[in-house]
Amino acid sequence: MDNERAGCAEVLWGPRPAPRRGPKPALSLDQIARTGIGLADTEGLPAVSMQRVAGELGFTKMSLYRYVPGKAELVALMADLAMGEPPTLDGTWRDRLDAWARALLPRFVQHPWVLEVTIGPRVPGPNELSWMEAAVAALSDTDLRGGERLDAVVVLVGHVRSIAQQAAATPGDNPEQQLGSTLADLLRAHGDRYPAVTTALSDTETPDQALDFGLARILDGLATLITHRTT
Amino acid sequence: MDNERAGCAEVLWGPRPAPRRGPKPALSLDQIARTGIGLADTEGLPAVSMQRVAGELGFTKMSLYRYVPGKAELVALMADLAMGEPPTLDGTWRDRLDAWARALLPRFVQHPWVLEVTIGPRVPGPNELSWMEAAVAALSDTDLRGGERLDAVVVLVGHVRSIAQQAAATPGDNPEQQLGSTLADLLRAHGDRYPAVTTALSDTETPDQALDFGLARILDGLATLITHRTT
DNA sequence: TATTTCTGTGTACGATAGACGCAGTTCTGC
DNA sequence: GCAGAACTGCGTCTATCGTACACAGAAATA
Repeated sequence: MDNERAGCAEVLWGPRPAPRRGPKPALSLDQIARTGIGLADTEGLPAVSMQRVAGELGFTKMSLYRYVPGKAELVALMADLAMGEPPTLDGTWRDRLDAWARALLPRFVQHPWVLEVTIGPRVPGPNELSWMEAAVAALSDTDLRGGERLDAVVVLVGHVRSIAQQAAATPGDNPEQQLGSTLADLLRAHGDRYPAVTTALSDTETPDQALDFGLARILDGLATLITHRTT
Repeated sequence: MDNERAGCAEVLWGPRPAPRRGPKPALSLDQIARTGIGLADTEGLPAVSMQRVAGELGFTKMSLYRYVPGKAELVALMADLAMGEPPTLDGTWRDRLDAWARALLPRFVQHPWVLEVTIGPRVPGPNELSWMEAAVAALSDTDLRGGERLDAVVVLVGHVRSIAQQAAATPGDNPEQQLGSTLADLLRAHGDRYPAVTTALSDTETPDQALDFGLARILDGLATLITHRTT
């Protein structure tokens, strides 16, 4: 049942006592996870199989199970490692949250598979909690209640995820923007049913502009609440 | 390569010409997709296999391939069908977007697997586009540019998705709130590294409150832009 | 009635995650 | 120094997955 949760928690958080007897382990959790990250970055998440990861390292797949209880735990480890540590922030709460969101986006863009993996109930890893901590701490100076601070961070991360997702959908450097043309074809065929979307899509924007727009709106909304409460 | 995209587009949008000869089809796309939806709702997305879906209908798995080119297309069909049609909205742009977001949330909550499926580049279905259309149309009265309207909708849907995800993580009626206790255990053990999160988590909120908070902030932020621009 | 077309099905293949046991290696206690 | 314990990596096996392919039967057309 929740053995997976326990396994994730143990692999992500648990201290791994160095074994006293037996051969020295030829691999390490870090090494395995980074191999999986490289594989997922270059060839996509489906390419990450025990076979491929082990093969990339020059070992058999079963050897990986000496380090990781299962694939789910490996993926969780990969995701937390790929997120890295949050940057140090300073300035007003608004400056800090702005910088936080702008630092978070490239992580998701460079590792798009993290979006697919970090949905649904799961055990957060140390790095994921560090990102959360940094954002919540940015609101320490405000009069927001604890739950409100968490909610504010949820709004921010939701927006960053949306932008990262949309950035992954528009292949940018790919000259034959497939989805764009597919959507364009769709609207050309059924555009009469979606007039507002059709006209709105006429002026295109870059993902950067989309990030800026939502970020400014969210921070504006937070600002109105914060200033109205302190007065 | 993009055969999957073409297959998705055809299944989601294409007109299915009735066959002229041969036996009458015993199944229908709708029937198959609804069976998959029921399976995913009750037993989760991994339970949705060709075998299970076909078995649930009393047929063999290969018979499904007479209706659907592959599993990816079936899942895309399930997702669009599970979203349903958006409600009709009226009132100010703010009323409309508020109602829109509150109508969207239960769809994601009732079908949490839709969140997992609708990430990354994909072909939108008719219902998904209808939801988009309804939200963009709600901003028709404003002076926002087309791209800005789309960006605003992106922020909203991002927030709703976040809340739905967090609602799925807190099993509510499940008395032994697993993730809550797991996170609590984690913070009890490593709370010194995450002081802000620890204190913020002391007062708990319901997902409804979280939705309200973010929604109010986002709409406030939009309001400031809209009113400042019209003046 | 002969032919064409479409249906559902059976078989087969490759790839997946993982359980289990075994041989070899290294440290510990005597 | 040496027996045993502990640990590693590996080979084998199973169950399940998606799906390619060929085939028998049914229905509509010629």
